[in-house]
Amino acid sequence: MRLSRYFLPVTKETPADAQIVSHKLMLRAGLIRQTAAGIYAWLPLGLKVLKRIEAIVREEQDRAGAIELLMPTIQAADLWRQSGRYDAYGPEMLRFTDRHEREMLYGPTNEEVITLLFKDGARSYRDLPRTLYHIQWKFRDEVRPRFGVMRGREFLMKDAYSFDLDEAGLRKSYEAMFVAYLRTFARLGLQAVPVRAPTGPIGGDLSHEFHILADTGESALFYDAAIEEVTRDELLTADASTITRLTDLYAMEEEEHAKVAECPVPADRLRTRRGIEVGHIFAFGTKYSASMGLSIQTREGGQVHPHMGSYGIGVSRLMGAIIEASHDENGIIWPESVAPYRVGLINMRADDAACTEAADRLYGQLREAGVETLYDDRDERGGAKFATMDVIGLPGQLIVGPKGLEKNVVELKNRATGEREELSVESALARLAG
RNA sequence: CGGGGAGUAGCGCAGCCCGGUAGCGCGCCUGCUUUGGGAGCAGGAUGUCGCAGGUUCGAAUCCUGUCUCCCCGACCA
Repeated sequence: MRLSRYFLPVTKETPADAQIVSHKLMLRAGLIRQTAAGIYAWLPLGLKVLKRIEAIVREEQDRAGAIELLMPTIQAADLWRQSGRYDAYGPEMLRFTDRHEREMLYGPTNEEVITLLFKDGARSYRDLPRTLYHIQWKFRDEVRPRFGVMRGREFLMKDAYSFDLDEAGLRKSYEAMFVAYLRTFARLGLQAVPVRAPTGPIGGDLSHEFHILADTGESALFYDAAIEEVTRDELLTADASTITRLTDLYAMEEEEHAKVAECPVPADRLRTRRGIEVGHIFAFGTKYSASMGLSIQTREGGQVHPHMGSYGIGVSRLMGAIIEASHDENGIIWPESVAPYRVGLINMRADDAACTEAADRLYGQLREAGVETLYDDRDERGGAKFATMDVIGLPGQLIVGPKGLEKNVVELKNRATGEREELSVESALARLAG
């Protein structure tokens, strides 16, 4: 993409409304714009990152055997009356009526809809176990939206729902999602801490939250330092034993920690940090299958209410969490897995015919090699271009200028480390394409 | 929902107390000079002062109402 033809409103100054670094940088880097309290438009560069995060979440869900579908954002109030949650949910649910005075709502979650769909589509024990998921916009009318996309009212969420014949099956489905979550966060370049959670309004008995460590997190965590020692490779190859190991390690939110009579972690190993909740999984049993009248015929000919679980990941919130975890004073530092472009190509002298010809040619070669490139072909000063590239945080910056061309080299800068090296065009291409 | 604050150019803000020609910085446009880390000079464009009503010869400024946004607390991916 040529920057001269893109839509990327990067700013030097920070809008006054933004408080935390990820919100400031998302605005400065031209990723999002606010349109109402807690509601954001995703600008082209931000949308690109959102889709890359979404893709990783999707790949890991698919890998775990979950099946993707798409449920609507608008739901009928009657459906929620069946589960008994219409009155229970409270003002966080956005309710309205259509032209026929039918009561509707903008879905804050999808247990009711998925249960109904499953009831319609599954009859026998042969149809189980199944885990279904979708990635869809949700609306929760938060009392106080804040921190940009971290606590928006409208947000993109992956929610999965598992259906099993019995408790033991549910445990297996829960574990499969647990593994998927560990892999997902590791691939996003994040260190996630699984925390045993109280179950809250969704109900049920077994539940874990996944928190990204960051000073601006909304939850205070207490946990065993050994959790931080689990390596990325271990997480990427996680299995049931990894889960056992992790969940045996102490980790609690402050509120729960305060209730613990005696902390099992020795003081020198107890860490306290703040965390951003990016995922939450629940095993809640037959709550919805019973209230919504979902039953399945068993092998023996009887009927059972499937044991269900639900599994959420805040996809849009993850973008904020990644930035909180990965930035410096100059801007965002995207992990390669979610960077909107692999490299920013800088033409140092757009007014210089030879330099522009060299940069244009390199841009064509990068595209041919399949390297996603944002090409700053504008006639601006070098400093402005570097500043733009730094704030938007592309992993690599490829610099083409008269100085290098004299020596027949281009310069490749690593955004994360700041290291710069001179390379021939061929080796730069090989490096980036590899 | 309780407590606090703010709406003036695209962004950041001053002006309001004490009514009288709407300003500054950044950004934007034009020209020239520049060009390896957010350039310099010269010129230029941009506002229903959140909205409605009132007071007044005259309202960004005073009064009333209203909408919106932000911050602090209780809730959540």
